[in-house]
Amino acid sequence: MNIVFMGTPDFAVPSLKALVESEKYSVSAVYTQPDKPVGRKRILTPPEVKVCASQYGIEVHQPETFKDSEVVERLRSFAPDVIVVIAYGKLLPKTVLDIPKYGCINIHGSLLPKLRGAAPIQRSVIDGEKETGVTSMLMDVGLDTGDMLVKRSVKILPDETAGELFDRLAPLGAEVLLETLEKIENGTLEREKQNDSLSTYASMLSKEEIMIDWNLSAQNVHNKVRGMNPWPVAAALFGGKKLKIFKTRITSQEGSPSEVLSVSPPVVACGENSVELVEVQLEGKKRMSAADFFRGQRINVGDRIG
RNA sequence: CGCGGAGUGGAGCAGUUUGGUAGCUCGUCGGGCUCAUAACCCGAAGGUCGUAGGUUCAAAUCCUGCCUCCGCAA
Repeated sequence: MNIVFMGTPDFAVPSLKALVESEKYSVSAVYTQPDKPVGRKRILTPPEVKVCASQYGIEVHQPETFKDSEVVERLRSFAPDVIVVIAYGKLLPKTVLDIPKYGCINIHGSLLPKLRGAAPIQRSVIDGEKETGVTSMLMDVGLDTGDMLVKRSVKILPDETAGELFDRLAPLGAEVLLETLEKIENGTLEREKQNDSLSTYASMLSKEEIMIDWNLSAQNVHNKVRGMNPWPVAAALFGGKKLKIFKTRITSQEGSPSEVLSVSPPVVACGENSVELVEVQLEGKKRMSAADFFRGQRINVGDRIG
């Protein structure tokens, strides 16, 4: 089966590898986002998928848009049986969706129709979900609205970060992909329509929502910290500077929200219960254990964070 | 040349403005107290202050170059 692969970040890499290393499929081209300047020095950096594809010697294309007919014609020239799309980062127009014989298959990191959109994995953690998963679907012109094909669920652990969940879902995505393709070949694929009335939307995370509201319950604060790790990282204000909070633990002490209840271990009160700060980083400083941070900053019980 | 912060015993920091004895909270090691302890008391080890030059009687501190780490912005 002739496949064109579209994807961008590391979430898509296990799936690409699975396809390339399988005897049954040939990946004739990989589409990914253009290289982008990253970091303080604005170094032009290729997406993870490009790096992976290059290692396998697969042809890589990085079009800005599919509105250009030349781009579409080149894609058509690969004559794909199926286009596999995983965290590509662009919506595909109908002219593209219609190219492959079996359509475009998308692997999405949630149990659809819940959490459609850009950041399903992070949102599942932030929302405090106990369970999430991976769903494959036959793409249509909407945003993650296509018919569902194969679905696999996993439990979200109480202290798991979005990054850790990513690492578990990425390989699962590869499994779901292979199972979906196999069913296409066998003709045993079943399509299930999404119930739109049950759908929710997982909007992209932004740095504008990283500040912690200590009036929320400790559980909600903890969920936010987990869901925003490793990016963009939840934060609070300390001495006018931003204090990133990477890791917390829920504790049962009570107090006025944002008040420091204990220095060793470092505990901050929330609207309900409190959280122990485990790992933090102040602007311009290194990432360190919260205990070290409290020591160096001479923080005392009764002080306020954020 | 996008903006900014920081490099000081093992960890996190103060000291730099106004050059002149290496400081704080911990950790480590030894001893004590205790039924016991991450608690408490006593004592000790451990630092060429990122690096290379310069100014000076004297530099962690002032000046210059370089290296490294980090926040923002993209």
